[in-house]
Amino acid sequence: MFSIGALSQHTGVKVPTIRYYEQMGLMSAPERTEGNQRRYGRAERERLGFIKHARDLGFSIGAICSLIELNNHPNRSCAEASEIAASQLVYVREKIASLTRLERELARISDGCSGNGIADKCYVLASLADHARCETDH
Amino acid sequence: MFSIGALSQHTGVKVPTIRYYEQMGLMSAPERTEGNQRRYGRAERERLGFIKHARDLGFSIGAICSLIELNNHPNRSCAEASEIAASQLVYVREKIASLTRLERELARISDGCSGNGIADKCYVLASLADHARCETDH
DNA sequence: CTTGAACCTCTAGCTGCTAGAGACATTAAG
DNA sequence: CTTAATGTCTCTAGCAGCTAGAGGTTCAAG
Repeated sequence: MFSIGALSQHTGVKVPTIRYYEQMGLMSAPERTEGNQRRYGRAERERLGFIKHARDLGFSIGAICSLIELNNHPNRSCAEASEIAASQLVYVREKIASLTRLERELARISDGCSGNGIADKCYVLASLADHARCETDH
Repeated sequence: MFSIGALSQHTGVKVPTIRYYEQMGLMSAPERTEGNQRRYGRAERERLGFIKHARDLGFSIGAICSLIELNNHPNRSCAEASEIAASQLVYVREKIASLTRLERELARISDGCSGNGIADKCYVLASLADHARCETDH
C-alpha cells in the first residue's frame, strides 16, 4: 500500500496526472485512508505502468480506455487490440512522413539564409512569405 | 477590399481562425465598414499567407510573432530569423527521431500479434504492460 | 506533541483553434 | 423598396492532456 506520491515516483507519472487519469476513468478510484488520502496496491501500479507506456507510445486517452476494456474481455481482445495498435502505427507513420517533408523544406530555407544580413532581403522571411518557392506540398 | 469570408477563401484559413489571429496580435486590426464588418486589402492577404505558411511548417504562434516583428526591422532581421528557423528545424528533427523510435516499437508489437486470438495472452496488451520488452527508449 | 511535507478538492490556465448563441449587416431577387 | 438568405459581429464555452495555484487537511518523523 503506497501513497499517490510513492506511486508517482515508482511510475514516473506526476501526481496531478494520476488524479487526472482517475477522473478520466483510466484509473479506478482507489481505497482511501480514514483521512481521505488515496492508497494504491500492486495492481494499480501495474495499470498505471501500462497507461504510461501506452501514452509514451502516443496512444490517446480514448484508445487506452479501449485497450483497458479489452483487457477485461480476454476472449475477444486480441484482434481488436491489434487493430488499435495497427491504426496507431499508421498514424505515427503519417506523422513521420509529413514531418519529413517539413524538415526538407525547413532545411532548404535555413541553408539558403547565411544569417549574415548581407542579402537585401532575408531568405527565411521571403520563403515564408512565398509558398511558390516550396518544393513539396504541406 | 474584401470581407473576412473572401480572405478566408483566398488563403484557406478559416474565418474564426482569422479573428483568432487578430486577437493574438498576429494580424493587425483591419478597417471596418460602417456596419462594423472587417475589410481587408492586399497587404493583409499577404500577411495571412505568411502566417499560414509558417503554421503549416509547424512554427508556433509565438515564433511567428517574432518573425513578423523581425520583418519590421530589416537590418537585424536575417540573423535572428535564421536562428528561429534553425531551432524549428532542430525541433522537427527531434520529433522525427522520437517518432521513428516509436514506429519501430509499434511495428514490433503489431507484428508480434497475429490478431487471431490463439495466443493465450494478447501480445499487444502484454507488450504495453511490460516496458522491459521494449528494445528502444521512450 | 509539534512541525513540515505530502495530500485533499476545486478552479483556472496552457495551445491553437472550433462551435454555438443571439443579434446585426449586406446583397441579390422580386 | 421590401424581403429573404446569407454573411458577419461579439461573446462564451469546449476539445486534448495536462499543469499550476489557492486554501485547507492529514500523515509521519522526531
